[in-house]
Amino acid sequence: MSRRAVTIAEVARHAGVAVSTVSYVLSGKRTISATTRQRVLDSVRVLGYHPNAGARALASKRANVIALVLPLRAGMHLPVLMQFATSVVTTARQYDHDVLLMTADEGPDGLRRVAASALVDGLVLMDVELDDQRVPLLRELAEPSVLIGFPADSAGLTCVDLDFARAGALCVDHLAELGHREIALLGAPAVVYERGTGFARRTREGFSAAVRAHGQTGAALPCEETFDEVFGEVKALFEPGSGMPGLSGLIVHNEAAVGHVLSALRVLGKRVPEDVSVVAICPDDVADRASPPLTSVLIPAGDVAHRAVELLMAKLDGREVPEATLLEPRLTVRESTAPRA
Amino acid sequence: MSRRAVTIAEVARHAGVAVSTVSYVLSGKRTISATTRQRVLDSVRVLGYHPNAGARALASKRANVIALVLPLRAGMHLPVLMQFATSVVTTARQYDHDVLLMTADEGPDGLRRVAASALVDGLVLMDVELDDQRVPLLRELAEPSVLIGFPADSAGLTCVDLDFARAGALCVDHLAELGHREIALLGAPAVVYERGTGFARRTREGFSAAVRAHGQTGAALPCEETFDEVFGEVKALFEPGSGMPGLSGLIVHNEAAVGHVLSALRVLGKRVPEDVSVVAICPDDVADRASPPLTSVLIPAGDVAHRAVELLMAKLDGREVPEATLLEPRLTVRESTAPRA
DNA sequence: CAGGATCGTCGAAGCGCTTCGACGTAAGGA
DNA sequence: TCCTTACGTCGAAGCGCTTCGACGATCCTG
Repeated sequence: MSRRAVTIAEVARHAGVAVSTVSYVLSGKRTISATTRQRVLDSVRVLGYHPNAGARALASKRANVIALVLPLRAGMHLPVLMQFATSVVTTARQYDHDVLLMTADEGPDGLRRVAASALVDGLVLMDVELDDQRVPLLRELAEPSVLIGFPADSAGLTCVDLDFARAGALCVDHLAELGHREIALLGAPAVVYERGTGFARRTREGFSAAVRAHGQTGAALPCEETFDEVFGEVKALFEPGSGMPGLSGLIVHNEAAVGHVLSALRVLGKRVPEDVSVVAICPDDVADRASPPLTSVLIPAGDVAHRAVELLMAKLDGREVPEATLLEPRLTVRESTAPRA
Repeated sequence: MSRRAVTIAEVARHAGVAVSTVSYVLSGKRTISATTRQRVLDSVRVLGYHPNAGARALASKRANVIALVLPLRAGMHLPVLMQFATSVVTTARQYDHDVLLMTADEGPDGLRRVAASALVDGLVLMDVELDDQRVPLLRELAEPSVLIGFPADSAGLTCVDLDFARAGALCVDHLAELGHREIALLGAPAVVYERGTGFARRTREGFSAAVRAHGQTGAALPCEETFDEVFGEVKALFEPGSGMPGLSGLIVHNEAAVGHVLSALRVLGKRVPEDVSVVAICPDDVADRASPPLTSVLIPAGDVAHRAVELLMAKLDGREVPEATLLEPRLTVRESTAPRA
């Protein structure tokens, strides 16, 4: 229970060298002869030495920890968040950093606290909103940060995200190639648009622009997440008088609703893809698990997270990084889309 | 950008007291006169002082950070994990601690690393498996830990979990009261049982025991997570010759499958709850969102996490804690269950 | 073969905080 | 009134590490 931790002094004594020599072996910041290095390394292993994180942070002014700030409200779907978080941790570990988990409900004060106390060297913030109150703080903070998503004014910040406008357009392009003339986008719940969440709007804009470019007819609608609401909405779309008598393509950008949409179509007797082609913007596993497996544009949570951490590490090293990074979406064709009958 | 951080020495100078006095004001470990205290507190506020975490950890031998270790494979469903993680963070903050996020893929070495380096004071591990390889390490670690879930041998450890056996039994009791005589449990995918994941097995055991106690007929089956597999399985259950000609109650302990099960029943023309009563073991939001809203036993991820952190804090304070904590499940009646026709 | 570079190592000075013992000073007991 | 006790505060000694400057020893270069 109470074994005292091994210190660098004990390693030095065991190896017959100075404390500073051990430090230099471990950090590689000065050249050390191969024989000495080996002796030190052996002592480290034999004694089971682990440098004390606090002492290291104090002396070096680097904690080797980054903060990951989760959104308070789940604008993004929970599983994506999770995938995101694990990817941040994994990537950070590759750079020999650990991850401190924070929730957004501590607000700006929480960020200031961890930054000012030197608990963390930098920050990754997820799911930033358009008029995020933490953004001004980030600008004045000494510690570098990377945002997932784009606030209204992203000048001077480093932001990463999937290119949702392209994602929306990609879906439209795919349906256009298959000959669909009237298509609809079922997006996030209405409240998400009202909140000004960037990704939802950008998808819709990409959708609208592409529809116009192809000369199609298109409607972009919010989409709630209970079966009954989804059913009602889908039913209305196909009703005569909906304004889209020839509707044959559906784009669903709402993970929680995608299952409900398929259920609704089944109940309405619409076959996928014979009667209606469906494209989803969602993680691959959701698309794979659906029936039929959905043609989809992947939300590459892992890649976004990976890139975000890489950018943060670059900033920590004092390197210059681009302000905006948009990840190219990729469309995977599965069994839910087909040429228009 | 490069404002140096305020140190305790500057606060002391500003307030006209010794460094140690500031420290005692902040920690409350010695009595300080009200006037001095106020003067120091004012200086702290004026200067915007935040104690350096590394220095504090080094001097006090307490990092005020706990580790949260996520499972590598998502045995538990992702949204629950997420809910869990946020609850751990929130609770830890109430005790003035932060949370270091780790994934299980670093394995035992990762735990040893953060513990030996004094990065964290204690550990919370999620989704522990029956023969978890990290368990022996935890026993010999100086740092206290709390596990979510039970390994095969939990002696000497502190474990918390929902009482899944009771949860399974509760579902059966409810169906029994409604007069259902033949019922089935659709559980986790087969691979989860093979892996020896505790919660899946314990639910099944609770189910079986209760079925026996009520003199019902019951079948416990694994359940995959794609629509087609679920559909096949549900269809088979209702087929003549399945051995359950009077099947009228279904218990679903699989968040990913619960939507598919309802879809399947719709397609098979089975009405819920008129023809079949369905009880789910899942978070409330999933049950609420289903159509019809599902009678369910809640997985109180937040409560479990909260309790886990409380136990860890108690151990950090040197208090004794019970080895096993089982949280009582709660069944909420919604619209998916009804008396047998 | 002398002079300057270069290499490998050491010693010591912090980093910012907590905590221990000590030292007045004011309050309580005899 | 004198001695004890408690209270409030201070100074200094670390905590374990990194990093700077220094110093022999070895290596070239002319």
